[in-house]
Amino acid sequence: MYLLVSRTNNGELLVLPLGPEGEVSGPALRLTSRDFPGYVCDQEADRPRWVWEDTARIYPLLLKAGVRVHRAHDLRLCHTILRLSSLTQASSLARAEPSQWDRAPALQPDAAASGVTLFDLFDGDTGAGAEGPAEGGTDTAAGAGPQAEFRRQLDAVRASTEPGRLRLLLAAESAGALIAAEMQFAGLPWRTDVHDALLTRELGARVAPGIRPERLENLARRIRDALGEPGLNPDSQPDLMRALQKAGLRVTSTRAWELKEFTHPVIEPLLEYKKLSRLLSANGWYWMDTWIVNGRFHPEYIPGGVVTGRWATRGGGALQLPKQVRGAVVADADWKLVVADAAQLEPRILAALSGDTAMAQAGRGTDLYAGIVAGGVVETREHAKVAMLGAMYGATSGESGRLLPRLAKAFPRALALTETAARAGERGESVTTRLGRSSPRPGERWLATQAQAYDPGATDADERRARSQARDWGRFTRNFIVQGSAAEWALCWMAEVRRELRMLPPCTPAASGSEFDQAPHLVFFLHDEVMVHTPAALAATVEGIIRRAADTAGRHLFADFPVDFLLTVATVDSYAQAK
DNA sequence: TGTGAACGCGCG
DNA sequence: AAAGCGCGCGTTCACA
Repeated sequence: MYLLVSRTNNGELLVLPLGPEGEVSGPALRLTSRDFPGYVCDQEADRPRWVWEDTARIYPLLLKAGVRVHRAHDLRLCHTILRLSSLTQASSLARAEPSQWDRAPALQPDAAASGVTLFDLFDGDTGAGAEGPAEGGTDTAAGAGPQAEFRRQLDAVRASTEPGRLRLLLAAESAGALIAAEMQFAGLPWRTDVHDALLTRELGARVAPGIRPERLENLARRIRDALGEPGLNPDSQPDLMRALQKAGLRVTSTRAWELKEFTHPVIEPLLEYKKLSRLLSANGWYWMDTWIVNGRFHPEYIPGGVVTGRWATRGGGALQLPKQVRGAVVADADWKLVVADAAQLEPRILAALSGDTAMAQAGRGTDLYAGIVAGGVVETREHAKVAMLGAMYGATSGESGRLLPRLAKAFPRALALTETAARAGERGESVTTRLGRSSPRPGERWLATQAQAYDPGATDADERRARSQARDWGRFTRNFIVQGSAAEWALCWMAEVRRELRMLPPCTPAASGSEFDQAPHLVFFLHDEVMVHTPAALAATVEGIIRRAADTAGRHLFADFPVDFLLTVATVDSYAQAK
């Protein structure tokens, strides 16, 4: 059922079989790291759920040895969810003093550095079959070891008001951790020759670091000429700002969108310069040399890295790959990229969360924004979009603010949900996603500022500051509930895609090479978008899997509520060809 | 010489 | 066209 894995200080691995309630159900096993992958591979026949402290630290070992697992439970990620969830506030896990499980993980998934000890594994356990020290130790009587923690987590879920949702959330979060490790391992196919050609075309020939490529240098000269400032460094914002002012341009910043408002000979070359210098510094040759290894981009994904449950990444800016360079993401010969994105995901999530059947109806089988226009709510798709974003982000002014009342009239339930979430945040309360992830409470400073506004001696400035800060937090909680629930949908979607892909019959009779060189697999994830690298012959099958997975995810979160989750799917050779 | 804030811009 | 959510990262510059 469950196999609990932890590491010893000397790099060995301990495996403890556990039953449905986390109780010990068999003898413990000690394995060298060399024997571990083979053991895991054997056990996979029974589809156990592997329970371990941190997927990012253990799973890469298995992947290197060519072993993948089906199911896992990531204790660290699940602890974070249960600790904050409003659905488990009465549990001992949530009420305990902060422990090692609340500390941030070390930066690197370093194998030897953070092993738990034999003692950690058995500490606090009184179940049959356990051997090892039974008392003493550095932590509380409740037990700090992974088995004790796992039992607390199971207890917290069982006793919660929504155990089904939480179980789904923890499984999806853990599956996400597996996928993150697998995607980092497999890498995104990247053609450095294509990338280099693209850079050369845009910037000029490659030059040594610290020197401007030809096209950039030409633009810098044109900027200096247009401003009459021969010595100007266009990379220095203060200098640029001063020079623009001197030329009579009353700018308040050097942001591109503000510069666009002005008419002056410097504007055109300056905007071009900004675009190209950004390309050079963010995704230029230096980036390419640093991050592309053997034709693959291997960013480190961080599941749960964003408070809302979205993923973050570390290194290489993987979630910010500009459209400019996506042409370098190219499938291998005889392979394809299947790129799918969930169309208008967040509005659809909002419709389902709030049970707003009218809004769900607007998106039935069609672009949701187009559906809103068709329903006569607003005149154009752009208006529909800007109004929806305003509702979910908390816009108060501008075009978005003006359109909001019409949206509220057409979709009262959806808008009421976002308003309720915003009011809760303004009061300093937390809000909770569909599956049970709760927003953090505001910090000490926030509370102090609010308290100050209620002080009899409070000034107008105190009150203004408190009100403004309260609204800020309200916009955060307003968005949290939608963004967080959308992240849950996306995790379920991706987990389902992974599961189905693994059920495909192998295309070659095992043995030679890695699974990732032979079978379709996920290579990229971007909040509401997934990419699968697949042998060309299987591309149509993969498309079907991705589409079915979206429906499955929708049912997992919202059961029978009639909301569509439409996808845009493209089978392409290059990422640039997708949408 | 190292550190961090401010700025700006890429993505959803 | 530029308000309103969540991020990561590169550059410059002030300050320790």
